[in-house]
Amino acid sequence: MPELPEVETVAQGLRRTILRKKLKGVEVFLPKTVRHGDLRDLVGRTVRRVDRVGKLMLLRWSGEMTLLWHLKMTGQILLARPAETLVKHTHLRFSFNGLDLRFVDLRQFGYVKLVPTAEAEAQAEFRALGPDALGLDHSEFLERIRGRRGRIKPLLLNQSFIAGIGNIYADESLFRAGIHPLTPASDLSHDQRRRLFGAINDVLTEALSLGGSSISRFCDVHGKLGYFQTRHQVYRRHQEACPACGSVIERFRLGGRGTHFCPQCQKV
DNA sequence: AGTTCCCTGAGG
DNA sequence: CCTCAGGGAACT
Repeated sequence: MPELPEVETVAQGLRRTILRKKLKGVEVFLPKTVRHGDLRDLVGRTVRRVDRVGKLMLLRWSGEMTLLWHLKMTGQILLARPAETLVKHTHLRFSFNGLDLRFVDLRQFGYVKLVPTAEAEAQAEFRALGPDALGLDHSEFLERIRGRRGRIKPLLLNQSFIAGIGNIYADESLFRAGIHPLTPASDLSHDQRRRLFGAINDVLTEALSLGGSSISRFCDVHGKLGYFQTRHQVYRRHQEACPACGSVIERFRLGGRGTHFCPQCQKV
């Protein structure tokens, strides 16, 4: 978290507000947040485009510079009036005319990298990404899952398989598809693969339309909360009744992640 | 394939 | 005090 719908929500907010604006100044309060490049090189440039691949955001600046931006767990990109006091955990401040863009990240896992646009796709975090989960082609999904040996949930979380799915949407998609998280990918029937593809698409699309899931303080660039957490059917609903069959939702750890499922609706 | 690490705050 | 939250890299 933020996962694909949340990052896209932020990207949409940025597209509506900072395109064509010229950067007047930058302040770095937590230097380790800048993993590569010198943000002062951006002063005087304008934001030309905001792209997103998986959970990675890309700000394209004039002069062919790209800012790779990963929010990781608790990163927030917030617009603010310049006079507003800096909230705790503000690590970066981009100053535009009459408008600030601020990076706030409680756990300090998020980061930016500034590189020439020509080198952006050669960066490790970009190279390691599979096709974006939103708008993924059905035949490409089937092709990519063919021959995979591991269990299905860790595979969904693997960004080089498909980019953008995190813990919430993995659990929600598997529930909707009626698939147990431990099922070996190679054991999935054709029908299960088809249902899983549909479930991923539906979950991500619905989540995006509701502004994402506001878990761990996620909000858009205006500080507005998303609503999809109210639609979660299994994620963090362990010991509650399954919305489909009434069984008790269970939770266990898988690959270090909390994993939620209905033992009745999702059999191995 | 599983574990550790980064990091802070919430909750017990 | 302790455990837990988890994206993703690094490690075993």
